[in-house]
Amino acid sequence: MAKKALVPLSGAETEVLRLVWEMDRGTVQNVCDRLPADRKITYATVQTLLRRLEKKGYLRHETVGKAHVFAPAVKRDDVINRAVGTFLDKLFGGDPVPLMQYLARHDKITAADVEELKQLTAKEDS
Amino acid sequence: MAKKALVPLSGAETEVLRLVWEMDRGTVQNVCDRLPADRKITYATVQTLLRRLEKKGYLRHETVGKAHVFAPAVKRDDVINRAVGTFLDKLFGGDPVPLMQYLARHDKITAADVEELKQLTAKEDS
DNA sequence: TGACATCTTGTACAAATGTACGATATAATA
DNA sequence: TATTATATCGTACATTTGTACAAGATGTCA
Repeated sequence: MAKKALVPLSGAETEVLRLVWEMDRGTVQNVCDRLPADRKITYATVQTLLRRLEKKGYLRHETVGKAHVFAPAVKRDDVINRAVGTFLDKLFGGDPVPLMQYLARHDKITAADVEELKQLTAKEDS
Repeated sequence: MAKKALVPLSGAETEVLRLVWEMDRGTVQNVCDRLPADRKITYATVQTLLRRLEKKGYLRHETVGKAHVFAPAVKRDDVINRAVGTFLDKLFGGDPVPLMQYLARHDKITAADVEELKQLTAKEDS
């Protein structure tokens, strides 16, 4: 059963999809409410993005009252997989190590974070 | 001197910029030669992308013979900074830790990689 | 039940993106 | 010095993306 190739996500779409994930499900209004304060975008725009996400197959909706409640239609992990993969390819030719190093070098992650990762990788590598 | 806000890079642009970095400098032809075999794109297209990268300020060129030799005009690290930042914002709300965990969990990085990172973060955190 | 608030639907539209052709200029070569 | 191979330049064009308005549908409350 080939996982049906996910159609590409645009930047704005990704933003909105993430907010839906955060809530697990939600209406246009719900998403608007969770937009970062500096993200000036109208209700109508959020709505369009949700519609497009649904058309692209990332979301599905059910109608509750008069509103649409959107929920994920594909596993978040699959989406992230694709997104990270694409990102790594374009910027680092697919090699994740430079990204890690970059994050470390720029204080994006702490020694504590790395310790945690160590546990993870140790488990997986066994 | 405020670092002049880098204009956004598109996906295809990022790809070829990375190839220029790889060679440090190069002509349209050079970039074409380094395209992955499965990346079917014409000389003309690569040329357009290089032109756009120059217009956006990421590259500059000098003419050697009849060809343009393109070279980076901004620090690679700055570009990566912006790119990673944007990526993290859109997909993870700015938090890098989930990305690291993802990479670890999906065998994108090994325990050895993490060990290396440990050195890096240890240095920076002191 | 009627007015009001709130949703969805249909549609729009400029800018960015991906991709590339044709014409012209120029270095190299026979 | 013609011819040829190789570049750039100007331009094009269908899609995708970001952003949003206006009109019509519908739930809610006085």
